[in-house]
Amino acid sequence: MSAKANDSNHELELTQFLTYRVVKLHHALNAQAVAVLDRVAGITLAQWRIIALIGSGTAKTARDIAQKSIIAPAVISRTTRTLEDAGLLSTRRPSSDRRVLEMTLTDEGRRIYETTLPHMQARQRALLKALAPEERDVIFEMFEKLETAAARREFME
Amino acid sequence: MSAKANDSNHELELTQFLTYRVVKLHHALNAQAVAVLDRVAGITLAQWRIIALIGSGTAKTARDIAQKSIIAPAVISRTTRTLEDAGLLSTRRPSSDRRVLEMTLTDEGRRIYETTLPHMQARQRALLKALAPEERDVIFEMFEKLETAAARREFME
DNA sequence: CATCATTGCTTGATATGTCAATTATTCATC
DNA sequence: GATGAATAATTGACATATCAAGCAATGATG
Repeated sequence: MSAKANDSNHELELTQFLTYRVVKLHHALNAQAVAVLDRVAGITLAQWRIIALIGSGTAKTARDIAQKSIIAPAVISRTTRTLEDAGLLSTRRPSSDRRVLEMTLTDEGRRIYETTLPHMQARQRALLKALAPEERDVIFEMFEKLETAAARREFME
Repeated sequence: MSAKANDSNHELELTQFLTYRVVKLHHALNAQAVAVLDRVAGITLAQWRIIALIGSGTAKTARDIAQKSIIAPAVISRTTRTLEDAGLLSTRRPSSDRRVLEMTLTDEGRRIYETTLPHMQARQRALLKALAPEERDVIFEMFEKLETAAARREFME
């Protein structure tokens, strides 16, 4: 009982904890995206993600969105409904497979996509510009490695 | 109207979007931490964060926790109550300033802290080990730069 | 072609996070 | 030492996310 757990304090130094830093970065990036989207288009981040995927042609159906993004099906379903109600998105069930929800942007939806995209791309460039060229070259690779490592569930052998 | 927005498709390639990758990494890290904590201690991530901050001596009060972490005051308040009800944490209002909520781990709380910490430290080491030494050297610096850049709100000049 | 499993999406219940308003206490100033 | 501002924590209302169950349509199997 004499040894205080504080001995391991340096290891617990929060600023050096990977997860903590990622959470903080995620928060900061989120807040930035939310602010930009609210200012330039009056939409939420979840709404933008769907508009961007459909607008760019990256996704055509709810299924595509679920597969190519990390948006949960429930969120897709509800956000899509909101976008439809707001007149930014129109949907249909193709006769080839009537389970599928096919989406296209309305004119208004496309207008929003096209005015918002440059802002979001400029933001992306600004973020990458904050890094040194060598850092830019490796950052996505690092993320990949960390994600793989995060899939492990055992560390004490 | 002839030019499809797909022209900018390569720029929109999701896997190259910083925010998207950070979100995905955050999710993966979260899921890992949740799984480990559930298995070794039966506690949630929010609970662990508070136990760790108090157990390590990094924080002594709710205020400390709010300042040194990114946990919102409301979450601190409610999680603290839960931990108290579970008998892992005890609180008191110091006579020097009776607004402040001072916390200490109970014996049971400390036991959980001490059995959980090695697992979380091993996890942290395993994560860092997934990176090359040069990468480890720069990753926190990169996070710092990106966070600073994420504080900006204007990009189109 | 009947049956069962699978797929795509939706929904309700629950958990979690966020924001604003509120309370109690302390601090600062006159 | 009374008054108003600031601080620490709490609470309720609301938004958002997650999970499991459900439904409808399709596919696969005998």
